[in-house]
Amino acid sequence: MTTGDRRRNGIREVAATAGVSIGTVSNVLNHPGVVAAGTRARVEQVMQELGFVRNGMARQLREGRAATAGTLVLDIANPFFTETARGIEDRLAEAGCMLTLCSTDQQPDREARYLHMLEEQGVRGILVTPTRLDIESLLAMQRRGVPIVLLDCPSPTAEICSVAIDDIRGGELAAAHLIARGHRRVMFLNGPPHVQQCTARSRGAHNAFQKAGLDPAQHLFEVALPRASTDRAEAVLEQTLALPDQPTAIMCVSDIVALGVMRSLRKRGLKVPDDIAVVGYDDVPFAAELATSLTTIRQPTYDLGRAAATLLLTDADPTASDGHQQLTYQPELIVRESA
Amino acid sequence: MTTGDRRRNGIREVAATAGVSIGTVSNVLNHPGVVAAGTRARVEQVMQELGFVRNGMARQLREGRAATAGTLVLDIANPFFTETARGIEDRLAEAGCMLTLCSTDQQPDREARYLHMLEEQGVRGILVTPTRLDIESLLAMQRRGVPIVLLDCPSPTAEICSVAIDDIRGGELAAAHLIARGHRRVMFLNGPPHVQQCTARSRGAHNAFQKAGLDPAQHLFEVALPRASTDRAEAVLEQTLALPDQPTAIMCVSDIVALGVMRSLRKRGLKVPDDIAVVGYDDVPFAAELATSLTTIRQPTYDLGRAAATLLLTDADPTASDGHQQLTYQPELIVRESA
DNA sequence: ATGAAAGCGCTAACAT
DNA sequence: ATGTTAGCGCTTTCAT
Repeated sequence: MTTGDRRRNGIREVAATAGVSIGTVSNVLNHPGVVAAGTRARVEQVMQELGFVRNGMARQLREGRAATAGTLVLDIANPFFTETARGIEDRLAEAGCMLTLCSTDQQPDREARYLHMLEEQGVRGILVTPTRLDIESLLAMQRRGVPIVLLDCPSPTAEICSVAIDDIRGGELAAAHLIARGHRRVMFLNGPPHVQQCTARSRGAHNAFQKAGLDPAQHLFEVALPRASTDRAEAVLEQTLALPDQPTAIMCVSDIVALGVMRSLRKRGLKVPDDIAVVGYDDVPFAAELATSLTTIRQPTYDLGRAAATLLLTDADPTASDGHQQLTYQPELIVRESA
Repeated sequence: MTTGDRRRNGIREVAATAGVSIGTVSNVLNHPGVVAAGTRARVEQVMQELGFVRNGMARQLREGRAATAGTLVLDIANPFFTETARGIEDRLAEAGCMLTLCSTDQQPDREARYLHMLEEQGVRGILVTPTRLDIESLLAMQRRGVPIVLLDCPSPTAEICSVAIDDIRGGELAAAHLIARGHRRVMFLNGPPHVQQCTARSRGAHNAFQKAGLDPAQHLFEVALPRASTDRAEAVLEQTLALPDQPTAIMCVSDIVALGVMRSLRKRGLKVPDDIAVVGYDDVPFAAELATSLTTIRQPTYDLGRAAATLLLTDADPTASDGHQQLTYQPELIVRESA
């Protein structure tokens, strides 16, 4: 056995050793001002000696809520969520809370399971990027007293908070940049249309052409990848480039896709941006590091997380106003070499 | 007010509504076999109707430990830890536990603060990548009943578990590959020597030459970057390549560094791997996606996490043996185009 | 300024 | 098979 005695000492032991009542020990902990200086010193001394550590579970049981907030993301391993998580964590820390992080892997059953576990834990609230937006069960949880904030997902109802990034605007920024550079034949290598972000970005691209007085139908054509991966992008481009009427610029739904595009272009001996311009989306860490650095759309991921946590915290605060805010953040164009 | 009634209903309300005692309700929850089928059905029915959610805090208070494990990493936003965290999370989920994730940012005070908060929460255990290995306070925590597992860090004492990756072997693999390819003048672009991983990898590289019957002093020379970043690597290489006696291969302490190397080589018009071979370390996601895909050393990050969590769980299990295992994982050479 | 006592919601031992 | 009861460790009235 490595550990000596089984049970940790609590305020009871401290009280006994210091020769005071547990109430006084509790006061030293929570209302030090009310305790006589001498007594306080003695009690603190004993706490030291006994290696006293407050039992948070007991405390929170009484308090009615845990010092923890839950976050459900699609996958921790995705850089987008990782930065966001960091923002959440930092904001929570300021409120003395910690972050319980859960990956749903887009599986509704995993999502439901985690949601339930978190509710049982009495978390301060839950930040969730929903897999398939089951707003009813989220609403039910919220009514049971668990504040909910939708993460990277605009809320479909005024009753639930949300933070999101304006994907329409992101698509517009990317397209507008290309238009400004004189491109009149742009290909948008998009992801599957059932993903909300993809359709929004496409809409944005259309808007950009319209605002420039150009007919999208003439100048913009879209190819939807079944899955937004490097390999798929490379393969699809292989075929597309064999056709006549090549685009002068390619707009990609993600940097990962842009990577496949750049590879494919290089194979064909086409130079970026001289022969074909490329714009990515996400500004992942390696975007700036590629042989030809990538022009792309940056999303305020860290701030998204901070804002979400702030919303959660105020929502969880009974003294605060009860409006359910819905925040939208703006993406930003990062111009580098590729376009 | 959005939420209707303040207090969630607990087993008391369920018992009253179902016309049974709270003991029976508890039995339905924890020992369903012992309850008469009819009663059980009725109770479950009532739970449904009342939207009963077990109070985990109360349960765990009684049980003595939370359904959560803590993990302290240097930075969630680092892909290495992100993958590891995923492994931890998945393993914990199998045991019905959740993961509280904390970034220390290498700051000892943040580390200490989180450690303390986690202990208060009564977590099942803590996985920690220490900032400056304060083994004493970790040991003290463990003696107080909180299982500790060192993450990506070999344990200096037999009393504490650890999981780590063999960096000596990693360095050896990289160097041996270059040697096998005929390289006899290898440059090792390393990180700062005060980082344990860097010195270990350097040692490994030396070993490789010795095993090949070659004198490291003759064939291997090392340049230490003050910080292992792309820009630094690029700058340093700029100077180094101006000197005579250029290496035929460059071994890098990380893929990030390798990126800077590749960039610099491209600027000078040198072809990889024909003019100079390059080996990275880490196998970050973009390694395979570069213009010239990167030969590198892969680390079993996900498995590292799983193993660490398993160690924690068995360590936390009072019925298990009390040996403190120290696991070392093996890195793997991934051969691609760059070498 | 300090002490005594109630109870947060649950589980498990014991009684029926 | 079901009910009763004693805590888990803490905070907080309410007395003193």
